[in-house]
Amino acid sequence: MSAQLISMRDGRAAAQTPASSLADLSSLFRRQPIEKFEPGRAIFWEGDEATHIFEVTDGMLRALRLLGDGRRIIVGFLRPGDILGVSLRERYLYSVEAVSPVELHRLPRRRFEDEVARNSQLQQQVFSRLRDEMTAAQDQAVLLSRRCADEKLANFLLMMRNGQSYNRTSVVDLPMTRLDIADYLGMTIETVSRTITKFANSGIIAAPGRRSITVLKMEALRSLADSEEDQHWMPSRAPSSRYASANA
Amino acid sequence: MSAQLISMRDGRAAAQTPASSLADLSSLFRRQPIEKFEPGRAIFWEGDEATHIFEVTDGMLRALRLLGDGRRIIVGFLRPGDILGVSLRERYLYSVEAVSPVELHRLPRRRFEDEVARNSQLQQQVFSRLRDEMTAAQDQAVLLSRRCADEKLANFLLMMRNGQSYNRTSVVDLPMTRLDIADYLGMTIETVSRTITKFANSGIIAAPGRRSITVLKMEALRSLADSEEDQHWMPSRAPSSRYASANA
DNA sequence: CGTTATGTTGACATTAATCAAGCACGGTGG
DNA sequence: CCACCGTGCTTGATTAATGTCAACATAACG
Repeated sequence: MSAQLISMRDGRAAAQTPASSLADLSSLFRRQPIEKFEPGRAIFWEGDEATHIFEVTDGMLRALRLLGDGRRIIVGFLRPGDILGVSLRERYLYSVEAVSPVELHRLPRRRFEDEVARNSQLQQQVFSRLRDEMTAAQDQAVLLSRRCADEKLANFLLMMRNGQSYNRTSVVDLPMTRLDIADYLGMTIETVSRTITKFANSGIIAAPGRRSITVLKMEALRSLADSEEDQHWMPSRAPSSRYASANA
Repeated sequence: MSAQLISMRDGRAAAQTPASSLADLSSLFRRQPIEKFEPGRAIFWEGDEATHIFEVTDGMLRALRLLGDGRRIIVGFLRPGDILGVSLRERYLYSVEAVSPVELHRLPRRRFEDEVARNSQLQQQVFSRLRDEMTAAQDQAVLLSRRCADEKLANFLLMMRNGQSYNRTSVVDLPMTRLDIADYLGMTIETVSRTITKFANSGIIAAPGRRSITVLKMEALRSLADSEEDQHWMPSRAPSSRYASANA
């Protein structure tokens, strides 16, 4: 995308150049003090006036919405590097709470918007972030559409592994509770638990502690996850079975 | 949001002013010829290089992704006024097909981006669109998380009604097939059909033809849809039952 | 007016939710 | 250091819901 056409200095180097030529979004947050949140604490609430933007520097958070009858839907997990609130309107449309101990920088929304408005590089980055959020939201929709628990869980594990900082490892940290996972995947804690046990019994994963699992048979996990969805393959122009389409 | 702070002339009036002061996104598309698509025809495919942006002026479309095993997931329906492709990256991340006969304008992506880059009003509007898309994607995730078929369907009907051009009516057009609805809600055509029948039997709706339903008891439908989700109420600071949180 | 696509309905199988114990780890205090 | 909670997690038995398979009805189309 076009952001790549602009040669960008990488962050630190630009630290002492005038504000109008700062190279990346993170530098906007860097001067703000670090705020810490204990597990379970809320950063903001769904419906609150959207006054600030945040950059996560450490820990994991959950974004969630509450339904009328008390049910809870987790719309995403956030990690270091994520920026929180770029997609907001007048009010936050979900609550955000710390899952593990969290550190983040806070920036008044107004100031964020001013800075972005006067720097086109930053604008490109904000666009890019929005697109990322979009993609994530859509991926969750795809995840939730999956029929069986195995598929959902397998995809979830792969997703968590890919986000891991020490990538390529087969060890996956799961700082969130089973309830968090359940509310993210649209199933119950019991089913989450049973499915993990099932995977462990079939030797696909090992679950030493409850907050971490090890992938033993990556290929088996991938095929459970339904092969597709990770890599972008060219669409098959011969849609199978029931989807007869009117394309030449 | 900030776009509203800028006083905007409404479209047509700006037609003959220089390009740099065009007031809204639609005017970018207005000079392009109208293209027509018959039901079932694809506008573009998931994975195709993203070369164009589209504005829908008539008809309904579906945006969909195909999974490895042939399953299909509809990630959204598009109506007149919607712009198609603002959230794209290098490649389209879903296919788009006409549901009913469709008319739209096409604009090369490069040109779209150039125009937007040089006009901050347009930029605001693009941001706004992206946020809308985000919200829609997240709403779908919420919809898919709902447990029972009744809830999903009720919400779907309300959603379709709200998008209707002749709003406030209790007649809801459903130009898409049952299969489309099923793939959007993550259920089977049989369940969709049964649920509609059930609603009709309980007098909540009437279903004269298969492509339109009439809401007879709006309140009943709303309560099936689970009260919440439409209006933005202040979050209850007393989360019910199992979600003990560390806020206080 | 026959043929096909789409939608409805029924019988049945399968899956995950629910209800209910019990286990295990982490923390606290004796 | 160990006994005792409490929370979060696991496991089991049962139920309710939706998916599946199959037949049929209806509308759409030539």
